[in-house]
Amino acid sequence: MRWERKNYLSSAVETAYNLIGAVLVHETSEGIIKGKITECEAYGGFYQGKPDDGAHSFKGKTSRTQILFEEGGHAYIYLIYGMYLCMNIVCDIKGQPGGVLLRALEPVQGIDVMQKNRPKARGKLLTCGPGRLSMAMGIERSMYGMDLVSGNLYIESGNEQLIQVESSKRINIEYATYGKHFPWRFTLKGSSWISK
DNA sequence: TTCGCGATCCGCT
DNA sequence: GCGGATCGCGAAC
Repeated sequence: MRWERKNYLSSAVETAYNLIGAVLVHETSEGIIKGKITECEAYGGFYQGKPDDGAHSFKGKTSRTQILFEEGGHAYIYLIYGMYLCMNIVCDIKGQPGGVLLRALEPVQGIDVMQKNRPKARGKLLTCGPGRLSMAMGIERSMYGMDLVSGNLYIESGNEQLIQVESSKRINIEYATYGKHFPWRFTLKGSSWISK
């Protein structure tokens, strides 16, 4: 079942939790690529009264982050370290910025296409890590703002009911005074398809 | 207009 | 384990 708009309108934390075990789908000209989400991180909002100063939306709306302030169910894609793309799911209602960074996937379908997108990568290195999964899934900068409810990139339900989710601190946000302590990284218990 | 740096990855040691 | 690659964003000049 493909996710509808209402599935994306919860808070970033709730949506991130729900995304574990769900499947990211990209229908490309090379074929359909699917990966089960095994690791992601929530950004935006508050935790125990402290604002998330690790979120791109923290300093307000800018040309890059404007999509985070729109209704949930869009793609927030940005360039990191000058050469890699990070794929995020925009969530929450309009005016309430929230995003979920996808950090790792377990390949489900179209592994040959993923392999073609990442010729030198084997095993976990194919899809574990935000930059790696973006490359494997064929994510491009031009897909910024794409509507996941109607486009060829979307989320579909997996076996979320049968799994257990674990939480931990987010990766590489040491600069965030409050945010570095938030337990907003979610992982699929027992999975080996994790970036670290 | 300039400048510092990032929600990273990869190859070499 | 470490450092280089590489460039758009956003704040400051």
